[in-house]
Amino acid sequence: MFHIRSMSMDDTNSLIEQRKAKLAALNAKGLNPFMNKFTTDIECGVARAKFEAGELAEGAPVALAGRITAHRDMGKSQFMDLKDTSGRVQIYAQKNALGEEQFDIFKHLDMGDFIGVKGTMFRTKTGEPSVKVDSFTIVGKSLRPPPTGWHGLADTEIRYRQRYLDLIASDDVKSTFLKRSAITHEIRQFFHGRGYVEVETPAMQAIPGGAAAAPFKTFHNALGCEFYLRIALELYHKRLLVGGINKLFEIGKNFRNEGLSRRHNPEFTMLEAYEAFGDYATMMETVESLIKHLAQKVLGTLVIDHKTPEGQVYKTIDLTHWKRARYKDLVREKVAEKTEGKIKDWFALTPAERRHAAIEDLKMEGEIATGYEDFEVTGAVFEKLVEPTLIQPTFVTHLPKELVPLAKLSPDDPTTVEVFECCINGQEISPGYTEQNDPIVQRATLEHQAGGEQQKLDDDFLVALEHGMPPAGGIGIGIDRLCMMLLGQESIRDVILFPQMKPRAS
RNA sequence: GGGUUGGUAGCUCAGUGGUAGAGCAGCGGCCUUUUAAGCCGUUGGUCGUGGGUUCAAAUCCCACCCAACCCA
Repeated sequence: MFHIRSMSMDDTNSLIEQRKAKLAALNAKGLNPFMNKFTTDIECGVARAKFEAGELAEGAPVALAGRITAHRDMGKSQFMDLKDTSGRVQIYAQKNALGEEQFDIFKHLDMGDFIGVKGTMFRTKTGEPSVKVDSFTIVGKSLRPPPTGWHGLADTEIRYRQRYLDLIASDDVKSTFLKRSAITHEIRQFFHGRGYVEVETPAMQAIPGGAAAAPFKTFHNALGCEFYLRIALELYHKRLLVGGINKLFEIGKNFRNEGLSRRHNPEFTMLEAYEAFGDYATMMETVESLIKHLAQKVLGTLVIDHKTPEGQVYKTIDLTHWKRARYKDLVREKVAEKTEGKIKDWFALTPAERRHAAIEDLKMEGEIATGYEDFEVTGAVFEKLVEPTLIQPTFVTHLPKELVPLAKLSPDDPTTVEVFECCINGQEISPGYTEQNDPIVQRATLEHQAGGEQQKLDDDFLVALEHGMPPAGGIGIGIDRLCMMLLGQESIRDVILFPQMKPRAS
């Protein structure tokens, strides 16, 4: 009944048609290989591990289900690998045990089919923990051939567009995403442990605030007005501080209308956390403790190796030591180094000299837009020359006040703000502030930033501040970049299940 | 936006103007403890898309689509 040879030439030309023919043959036998339910009592990988550990005895009955990922046909005995989230286990079927008809169906199962199996644990003579199949049911037939091969999928486009195939083909990829899930779980554990409340705030906002970035625009039909997808969580969190929720955090998507790159995805996951009566120093401690907690819980170590696919370590990040350095000192040092001592003190130059030096001496013509203000020129130097060198955890402090309109001035240097940028792996992982809670100062700063465009000013937020906001420390952590650092991935696309792609032309 | 590289069988890849290839997968056969099983036989192709050059194009030319990397 399963012989495909008798089919027409057209049909044999397609692996999909072959599988559909098998499906039809099963249907003709009155079998439906798409079940509503199959009750299991153990997972594949767990059954294997427990048998190895002696927690499941020889002959112990099991009911398990999974996807067929390998088939070794020995004639009257058949071996298959069955896989689920927990791992794989070998199953073994004999013609005598199953009977002619069932055995014939078993033998013609396809790679990728989901089956449910009832049987008993045993060890083959090569020592492999296995399940001897007493009975089986096809619970989800696969009509398309799965990707095969032992080095995972090579086609990056298919890997990202059809991530499920990537997950099937590569245990490493699956492991990366399971760890990402563990990371967000542990973030919640960490904050709950410190008495923080998890909140949810609007992703659709009339005025997208809290950061300087181009937003996505959308339209609400019933209200007849435009909304923007949020570019930050901040302004709603501060409203909650006003409302008396003193320790809060949110893990949510932000959307920024910018290009895609190894480090940028237009929608990305942000963690923001605020603690009333704390300041930026409080939050430095929080960031350091959080990231150490994550590394320890998820990776079991504070020393993280980044490896090539061949297993060669090319970068090691040591989370046991956290440096602190002032923004100006880092820039001054790096400029002196790059110009071989020609410019000893970047900040002794005039703004015009700095612009000139950035273009001529630091060869950053492309990065310095003509409209840049002085602090932006220095900012570009920091981003281009300093940030990529900060591989080991570093808190950069005393940022120029112009860079951060939502933070409070440093009492010891009023040209700077009480802000840190935590850089690891050559990227900014987390900024943290002593949050501005003076409504008069905040209104002035935001009005200046809005540049007279009243529609960009979130007056609701300023009214909230006027009701009184406790002093607070706040942080934001880009979860995607954090995952890149912790999981040793150099592309943001390898820590996002479905990275943004241009739609395929049909 | 610019540059580079790539897109050929289900998967991984060869193929630089002259009949479209290999390994694995698939299908058929043998084999009742295999594990990237083995052995024998065998099917399978809009060569990213659309134009052009040529007796002849996967290959040369032009445009476009998609992706990766680098730069902006």
